[in-house]
Amino acid sequence: MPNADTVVVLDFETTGLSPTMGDRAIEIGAVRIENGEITGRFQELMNPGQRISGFIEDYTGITNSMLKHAPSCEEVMSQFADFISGYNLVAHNASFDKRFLDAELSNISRTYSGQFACSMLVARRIYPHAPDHKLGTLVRYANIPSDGAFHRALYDSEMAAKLWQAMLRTIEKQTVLPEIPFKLLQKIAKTPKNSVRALLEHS
DNA sequence: TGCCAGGCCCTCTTTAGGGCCTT
Repeated sequence: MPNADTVVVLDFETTGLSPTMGDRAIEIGAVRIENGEITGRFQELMNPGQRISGFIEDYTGITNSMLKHAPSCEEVMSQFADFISGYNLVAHNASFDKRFLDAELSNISRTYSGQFACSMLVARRIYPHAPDHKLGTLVRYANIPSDGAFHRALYDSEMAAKLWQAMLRTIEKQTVLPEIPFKLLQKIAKTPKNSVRALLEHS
């Protein structure tokens, strides 16, 4: 059985910001972290059945010609549903990725059992003095080595995973807990900024 | 780099508005 505190850190590239406005996923990237080690990776382009805008081509480097012969969203998301089965999930600004995960899995009548935690909400509390809380800024702020090639799904999920692990190490120094439970991370994300220290001291 | 949406957060708030973050 998977450990409840094993997580899959995931990132979608999409045609836009809102599945309710007709936007679709075009790439999914994810890494599985078990006992602090990356033990699995997933990356696939997928054909959304619509042309992507010039803005998205420029933003991601993913072109219409790259997607032309990619497998369908349905095929890729079916494999991805298997990859995340039984694991809790992490994403940077998780509400965005959760909307696309829910929409794409709903299209193929699949579900998932894991819960989401958001690395951006945790970072706002653990790194309150960062210049901002964009993924790229936080990676630099936490001194995580990076070649700067953001906005591809696997790369961003790897960077978010390293940020997640860096925040876990920071939190560990502020508690007496030998390991930081996933539920505590979810709780940190929902705790008012000025109450986080007290929460950790009493955990 | 922007627009589109939505959830969270802050404040000159709660009968609200606007910034952040994701593509």
